[in-house]
Amino acid sequence: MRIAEFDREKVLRSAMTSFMDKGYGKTSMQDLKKATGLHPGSIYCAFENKRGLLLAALEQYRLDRNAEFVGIFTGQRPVLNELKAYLDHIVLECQSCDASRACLLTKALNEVAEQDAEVHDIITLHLANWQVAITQVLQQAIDQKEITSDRNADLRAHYLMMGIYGLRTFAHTHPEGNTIKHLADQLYQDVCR
Amino acid sequence: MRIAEFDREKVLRSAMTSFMDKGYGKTSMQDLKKATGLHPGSIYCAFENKRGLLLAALEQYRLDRNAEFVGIFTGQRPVLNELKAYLDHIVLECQSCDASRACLLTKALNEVAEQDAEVHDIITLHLANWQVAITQVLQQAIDQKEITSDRNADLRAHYLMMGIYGLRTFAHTHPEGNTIKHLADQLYQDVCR
DNA sequence: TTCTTTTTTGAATGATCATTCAACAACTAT
DNA sequence: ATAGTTGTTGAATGATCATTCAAAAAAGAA
Repeated sequence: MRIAEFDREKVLRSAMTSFMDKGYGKTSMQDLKKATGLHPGSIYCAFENKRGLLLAALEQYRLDRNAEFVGIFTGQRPVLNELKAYLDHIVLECQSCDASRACLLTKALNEVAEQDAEVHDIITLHLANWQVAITQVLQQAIDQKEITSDRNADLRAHYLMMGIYGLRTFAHTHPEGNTIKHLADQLYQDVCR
Repeated sequence: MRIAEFDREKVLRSAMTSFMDKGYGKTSMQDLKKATGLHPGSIYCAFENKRGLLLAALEQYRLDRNAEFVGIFTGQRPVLNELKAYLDHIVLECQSCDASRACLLTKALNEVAEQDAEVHDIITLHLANWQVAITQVLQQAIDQKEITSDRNADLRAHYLMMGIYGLRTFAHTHPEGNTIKHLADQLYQDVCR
């Protein structure tokens, strides 16, 4: 027996940012070697494939996003306040200098999911789980009478997700100013109306 | 002298769909040969590069989209009716079997614009022109009192574009049912509110 | 027709890439 | 301590890719 020397999470986060920066296809094994510090053979030993590394990175991304989510929706404040904070957080992310590396899921969904059914299913599942979580948040807001029940939580959740997707794409071409912030505020109002 | 034999528009539209199906990076010259019927040498003679072919395809895409736009916004109906028809058209596009090939601009924006400043500028310019056109449409609606003036045309246009971007991404994971249609209707209401 | 110019053809080129592999090193268990 | 197992190393491999090029073909000009 022998224990692997590298820090799995660090390696996966390095791979994540590489994939987000250059895209999966244009990230070469040499790039990954530089980014992760792992030699090609080690990568193949640990993850079987470049594709295997992508799958592992996607899983790590999911874990990180989940942690972020539960870190914001703690239930210690009115749900709508938390939702607002969540959107503000996304706005900051969009406005950061590396807005392009916004979301590994949508990036991979655009680039590789169409050629790779398994990747497509994995990403779709992640996004579906995200949707369930957001729906629960909105249902909570309805239950606590923070918003009306004349539009159900599912519809609102769909709309919110659509808006967030759109915000990210919009940020690609409008990194400057506070347009993104305005749009997010408007989106918040329309979701909670 | 000698005239080129191929139909430029047909070639560019073939290249367009190839790029949209597989992405720019994964579309090989062999794929392009199959799709366009042009031998590698001819492509290099006519477009200098694979990249040159992409630039030409982007320009053709712009022309086609412009034609589509003026075909819908004819000014012969109330502006809002035309806007509704425009959104319905986008919904159909999202729901078509090849939803993945929704928009060459956003696809290229995700894949190549970050590595290629010129491509980024071209796409940003196209999208900015689209935004101007949509703003004019909404300003017209305001002028004709079809919608109120308490939110200006720019804000509404930004919001509409964000929504359309989001719809397209959303369609990647929810091709089934009429969720897209519902979202588009809601978006229409929120833009025109 | 003949010359000139431009396109077309398709094989050749050189670079890049993911992947493999055999030698080596480190750790566990006995 | 030694055997057995597994991670590490980095060069080698073979495939794929964009690009080039020289020869052939086509079309207009003279």
